Amino acid sequence: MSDTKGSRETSAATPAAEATCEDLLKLGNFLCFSVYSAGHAFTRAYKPILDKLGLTYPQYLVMVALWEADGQTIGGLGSRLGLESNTLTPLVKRLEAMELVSRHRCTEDERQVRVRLSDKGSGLKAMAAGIPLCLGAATGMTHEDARRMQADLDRLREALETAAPRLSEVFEATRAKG
Amino acid sequence: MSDTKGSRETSAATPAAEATCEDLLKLGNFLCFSVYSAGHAFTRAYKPILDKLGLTYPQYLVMVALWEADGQTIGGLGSRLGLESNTLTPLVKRLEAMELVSRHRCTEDERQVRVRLSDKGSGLKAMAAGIPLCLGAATGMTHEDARRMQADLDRLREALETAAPRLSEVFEATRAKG
DNA sequence: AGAAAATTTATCGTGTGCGATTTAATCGCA
DNA sequence: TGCGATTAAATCGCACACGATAAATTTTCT
Repeated sequence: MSDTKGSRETSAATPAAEATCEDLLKLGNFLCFSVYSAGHAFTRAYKPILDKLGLTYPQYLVMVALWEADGQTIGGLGSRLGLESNTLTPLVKRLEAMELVSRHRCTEDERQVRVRLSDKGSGLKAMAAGIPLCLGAATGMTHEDARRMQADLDRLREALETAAPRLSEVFEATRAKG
Repeated sequence: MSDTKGSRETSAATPAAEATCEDLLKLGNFLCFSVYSAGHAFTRAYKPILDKLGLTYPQYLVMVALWEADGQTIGGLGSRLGLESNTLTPLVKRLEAMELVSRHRCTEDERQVRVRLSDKGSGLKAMAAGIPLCLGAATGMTHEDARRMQADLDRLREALETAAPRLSEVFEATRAKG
């Protein structure tokens, strides 16, 4: 608010479309916050539907992964969902307590645990089949727009995962100059 | 993988661009999962940088909100960040324990608690100033693309928040038909 | 003025997420 | 063969996130 006129005076260095240094620390300009908030909005939108299946949102994602490919290991589910065993182990144990899945040590490699859908777990798929359409309608987006956003988000995730290991040094370098 | 040829046979009813019912329950087609994963990727990318400030990612967002407008109430921060007092109260108490903020009951309305930056908290802003540029570089996106994604995500969040209260009934209706 | 309703924050319990560590099994290599 | 390194789960502790609820204050209504 304070110096919007400044952008005119220094238009050669900072054209109108470019944010000032001050603007960069405004929450409204944070892409990460938009992702963060949209994620919460999804969780909240799913809640009333998933309550009817007795699932939390992460539990639902695990079930979707298993409906797509049954008998995955904890590690396999983890790499598919981007979660570690310290998150998945207790989550899957809760699914087991609900009798939706069973857990077995692999005979070939006893380090691994294979997660299998029970009849009850497989049966839940029919009830869940309508959820994507329901949520799709809720977003009010066309299928094409949704796909475009997905592609954008997946590219973003990929870029972040690639850059993450170096960010600590990049930040130090930025601080040294700034 | 099993029946990609099927889309040709039934092309009149389901053109190539439209997903089959089976495809709808594949994790790769879930916009919510792309948002969920991108959110985790941001948290992980921020981690090494925020460790140097001694902040978690949600704590950082609260600090950003306070740097933008100091002296907000718990409720004000909550509506800005989309969080409830049951999340913010302990989080802000941790910021207080780190001596980054102080908490005071409002004199005008003693129900409210105002959160003020300490000198240490205000000072941290200078160190945090380089983070957006650092993360911006990490995403590998142009400023325009980032803004477009932000607009898309904010529209999505808005649509989900609007639809959420009705989703339970919409789902029932969908199930009755499907 | 005074009781009922509404508002604001705080508290409690459950379920993620993840860093650090542990345990058990497998692999690699001398 | 055997022993150190690696890998897969599990465990533990801490910090969100949120539903349910409680406690204190203010507002509203009569």
